[in-house]
Amino acid sequence: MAVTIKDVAARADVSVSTVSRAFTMPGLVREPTRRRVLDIAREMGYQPNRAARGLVTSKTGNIGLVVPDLANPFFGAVLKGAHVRAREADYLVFLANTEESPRMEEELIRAMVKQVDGIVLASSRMTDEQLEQVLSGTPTVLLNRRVPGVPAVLMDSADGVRQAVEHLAALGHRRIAFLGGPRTSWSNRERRRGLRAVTRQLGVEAVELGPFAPQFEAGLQAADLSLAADVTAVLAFNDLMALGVLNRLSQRGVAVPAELSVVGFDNIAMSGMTTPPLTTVDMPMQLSGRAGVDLLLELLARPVDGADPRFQRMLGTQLLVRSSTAPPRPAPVRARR
Amino acid sequence: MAVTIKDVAARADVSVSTVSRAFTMPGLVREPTRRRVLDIAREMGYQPNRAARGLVTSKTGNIGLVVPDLANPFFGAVLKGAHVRAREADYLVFLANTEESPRMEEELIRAMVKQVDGIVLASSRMTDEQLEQVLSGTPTVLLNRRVPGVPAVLMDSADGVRQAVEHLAALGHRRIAFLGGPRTSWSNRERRRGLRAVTRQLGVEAVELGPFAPQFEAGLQAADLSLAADVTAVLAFNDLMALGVLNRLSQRGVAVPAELSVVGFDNIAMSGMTTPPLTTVDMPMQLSGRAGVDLLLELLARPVDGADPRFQRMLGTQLLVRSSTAPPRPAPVRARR
DNA sequence: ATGAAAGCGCTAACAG
DNA sequence: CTGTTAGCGCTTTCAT
Repeated sequence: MAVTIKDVAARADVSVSTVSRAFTMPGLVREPTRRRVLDIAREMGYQPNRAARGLVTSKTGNIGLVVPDLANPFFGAVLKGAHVRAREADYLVFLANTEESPRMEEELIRAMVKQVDGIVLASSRMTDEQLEQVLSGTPTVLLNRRVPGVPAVLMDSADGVRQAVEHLAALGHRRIAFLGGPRTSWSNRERRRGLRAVTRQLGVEAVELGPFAPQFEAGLQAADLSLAADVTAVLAFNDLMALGVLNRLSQRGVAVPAELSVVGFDNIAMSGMTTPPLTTVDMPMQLSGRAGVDLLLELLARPVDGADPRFQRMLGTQLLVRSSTAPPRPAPVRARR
Repeated sequence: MAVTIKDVAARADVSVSTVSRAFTMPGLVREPTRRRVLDIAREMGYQPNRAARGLVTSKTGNIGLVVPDLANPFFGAVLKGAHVRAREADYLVFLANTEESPRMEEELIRAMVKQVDGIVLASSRMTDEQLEQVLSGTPTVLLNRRVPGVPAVLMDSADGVRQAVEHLAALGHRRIAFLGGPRTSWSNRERRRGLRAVTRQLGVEAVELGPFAPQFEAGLQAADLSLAADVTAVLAFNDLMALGVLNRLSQRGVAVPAELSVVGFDNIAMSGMTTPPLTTVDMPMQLSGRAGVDLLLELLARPVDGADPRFQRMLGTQLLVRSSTAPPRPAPVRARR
């Protein structure tokens, strides 16, 4: 048995309430008493039992983090950002991996809801209705998912697509393939929305392929489809797919970027980690995790008003140009002076 | 306030103990009563409060998972394996990211020790003494770290090195560079041990470079050192470094594997994800997470005997040969018939 | 400023 | 088989 508040009280010759107050309401305890209690507590290695405290305060000091797939480096980064922010506020975090399954998701949320003050839910696979039901009563922040009235942190995928397409158009590309991700993904819908807007505006032709699983293997398949589609550039749903495309193209002896330019999404394949380096839309993954927890903490502190627009945060994305993109062949010869 | 055991008891017109028993000791409740209670409980959406339960049973139903860096995909995989196993036993998991800092590590462990039944600690950066002190009294399983008397799941790095070197030797390589990882890393010590044994046995010459940070950037630097060291093959501490090496070599126009063969470690750069594909020692990361939790659960179930050799588990590793290795140039011309 | 007492939700003897 | 009681470690009235 560890050392309890009772032990400290006995040793300091005060009541348990005084010890409790010394920790949680220092103002209510006379200076010398407080010092003595705190000293003794430290000396004895006393750590308040948060579970017991939670029982009476109904604040656990924990938050829950739910992600679809821990093996995906994207979510590792999100977790990292979230955890750092949680620690800053002295929160501990519960982790839940749903294996992309809505049922798991629901089960896990139910299991941990009693032990957390709030939940950050990344890329949920549940329907809006399921979500609202499971989460009713628990402060929640959604990551990359928009549900009316639910606080969320979103990444501006549509703008990322705009940047990528503008880049390609500036290079002279006029026909671009888009390799779509899962149909249920909010991000994917956003990207397609952005794609349609920008291609219309720039007079560029977009060929929408897919949907594909957002994985390396799907990229292999998508590469062949892209070649057959007679485009000069490919914009993939994420880096994993883009890597697959690159791999398949090199297999088929197609030169990148001379014969086909490739753009990824999310910057998982960080600078230089691939050969050749991949032009990609950088998603602020770590930041999104941090922002999610940040928002949740605000929610926990203030009276909740889910409809308040301040509770919908949009994070910017940024195109990182590397050597996997270039003007299409034949290069547009444009005298410079 | 959520629905409590009291509410269920009232609604079912039984005492709270009966409700409690219906859940935890079904044998002690008469069949019809039990059914009625359970039905009503489900109907009311009752979920036992684990924290309250833990207060009296001193079993929380939670385990803690501590890793040095969530952004490293290696640990993502470990987490995944661990979480899956934990869920099978109906445990919830607390997550701690230590940012490679021993101080953080200690602080986090202290913070969550009261809310968990045991801890799985991956690649700890603490000293043996710190570890023993912080963890005394808490069932713990170490991952990739050996401390006398503490249960652990280890990966057979030494054997991985053996396989890699035998592979290279069979191809005809006689002088191989080893790019070392952090000096404090148990894995690194194991690899060097394996290296020395196998090179002596095979009459191969090993050039030990480093220590390096286990990152992509260090690989860039290590590539130059390797070229200067006049070796025909390089064995890197991990895939991240190996990727850096590949990148730098291509920058300097050195052909892989014709002029230099490269072998990674840990299979983070999964099949085909790099160009060219990387020969690597596959570490069972996901499995190690699962095995860690598995061992911990055993510890929680039985009387603890840390010295028992059954509580030290070694997982095998396996060399995956891909096109980044080949015979050194000039190729050993060996008439085949 | 401090102590005594009640109670958070639950389980575990102890009676019946 | 079921109900009553005590108490896990802590905070929070309510007194003093």
